[in-house]
Amino acid sequence: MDENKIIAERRAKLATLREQGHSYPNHFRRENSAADLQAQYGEMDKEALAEAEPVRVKVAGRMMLRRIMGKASFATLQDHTGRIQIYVTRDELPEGFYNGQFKKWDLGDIVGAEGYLFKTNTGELSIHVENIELITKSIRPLPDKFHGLQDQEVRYRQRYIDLIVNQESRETFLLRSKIVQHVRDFLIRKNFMEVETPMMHVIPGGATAKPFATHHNALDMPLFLRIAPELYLKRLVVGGFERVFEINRSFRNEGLSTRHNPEFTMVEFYAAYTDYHQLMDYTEELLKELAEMAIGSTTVPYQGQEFDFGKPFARLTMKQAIMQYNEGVTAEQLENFESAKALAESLNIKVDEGYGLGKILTEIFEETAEHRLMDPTFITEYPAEVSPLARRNDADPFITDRFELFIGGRELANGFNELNDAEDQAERFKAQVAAKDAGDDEAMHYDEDYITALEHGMPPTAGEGIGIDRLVMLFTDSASIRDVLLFPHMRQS
RNA sequence: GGGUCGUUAGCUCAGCCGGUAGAGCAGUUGGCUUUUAACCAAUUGGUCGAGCGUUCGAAUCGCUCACGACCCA
Repeated sequence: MDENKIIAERRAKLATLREQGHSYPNHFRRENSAADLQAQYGEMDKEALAEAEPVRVKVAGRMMLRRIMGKASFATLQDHTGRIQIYVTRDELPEGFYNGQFKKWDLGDIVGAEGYLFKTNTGELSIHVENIELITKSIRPLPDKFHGLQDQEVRYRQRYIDLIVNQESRETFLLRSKIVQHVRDFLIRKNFMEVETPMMHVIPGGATAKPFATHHNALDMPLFLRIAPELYLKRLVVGGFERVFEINRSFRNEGLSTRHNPEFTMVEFYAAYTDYHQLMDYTEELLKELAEMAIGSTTVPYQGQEFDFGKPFARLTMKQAIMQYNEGVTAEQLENFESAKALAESLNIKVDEGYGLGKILTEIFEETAEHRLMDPTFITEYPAEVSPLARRNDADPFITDRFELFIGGRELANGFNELNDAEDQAERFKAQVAAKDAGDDEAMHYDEDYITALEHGMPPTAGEGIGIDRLVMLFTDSASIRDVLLFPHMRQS
């Protein structure tokens, strides 16, 4: 990158500072944060503050604004909690410091200041500075102090600049942290135990998706970045950790979009001796808590729409949802292969060679109903054909005891009673391998060790995954997954 | 993968019926001891995303490419 004039000038200032002994010092210990001061003294009126015992404070932060008025100046410092204004006068600093040092500093420099609190004529809480020093010199200029940084590409690629100047961005990631924390607290409150399982798998499993491949040099073997933690978490249930969860990254080798990043965060949790109805109840409870925490309301605004989290979440079977959004379609039509196939084709859905009735129904659902499910809605009775890891329904083996949760037309969670019949699971893996051999590169591998684990006996278990990124998008009203990832994946520039 | 739009000073943006680039902020210099997007005056700063083409002449028109945004599959 070219050294432009602004950077050259700042480098020159830094060189002078070095000659004077500046060495990016680390001795300044702040004692107050901007937000604490605003909270504690922001409401006091000017006179009360002036008459009371002086409140001595010590703050540090990046200088974001400065207004020099001859022999006195105001500047705005920003720390990790917010902003506080400081008031600096020539005559209260050492001889020559105001003109020789302070006035030569730049916006973006990190400054430490000490003094006493007062309120300006316009009522802004400020620090009357008695000591001030430059802690860290910045040699690159900040974006426009008023407009901030608008360029999406730079916001993603140089997130640190975005975070310095765009408060909305800081708030999004602050809320993301709180959401993750709340999910973790919720599960711990429900007596789950947090675990970490491998991210590098010999056999990628637990989802139907293309994996990233890598290689272990010392062992000279291929490895795959995990596409889901599911099979390892269930091995833990076999091992006797009956309630476990993991919040971490999975990786899928697919295209990029406003809803997809190659690495994304899920929470997966598994509980023995429960079923998917219990998980739906947990999920509803958790999401209502999150709405209350994040929005402070049961009405969640998203991209100009509003989703109602206040009422009980709707629960529909997949067939009911199809009928609801396809006028005139009857239950009978959805019960046999030929009529379902005809319906799919009338909807311009491509029906591939290997599709069974279950896959066709799922395609019809995804094409016609999914994107219309605005308020939180659980869809149940997923066909076994599209649910290779889920337990079959006792009354109807065509379907599994499974649900997905949709909000704003998007899938947010997926849960089901786990298949703990090792022989059934082995058969389903074989079907997946057949599909893979037939050209479906997203189909699953046969995981022999997982079958062995199930053969030792896994108690009846229900498990669920919730997409954290999508959850954060929802509660921060973000249009793109990139807005909720600190460092989203970008093409090489 | 397809379509639409965008890429001009460090930042935010004009300029796009072709005639050799402008504003505000930031920077520099001067003024100003309660300002707050401080203000006033002066001033520096650009391979106009990259390449090729059309033209006497291209930021502007055409093509290709890169990157991004949005929509679609």
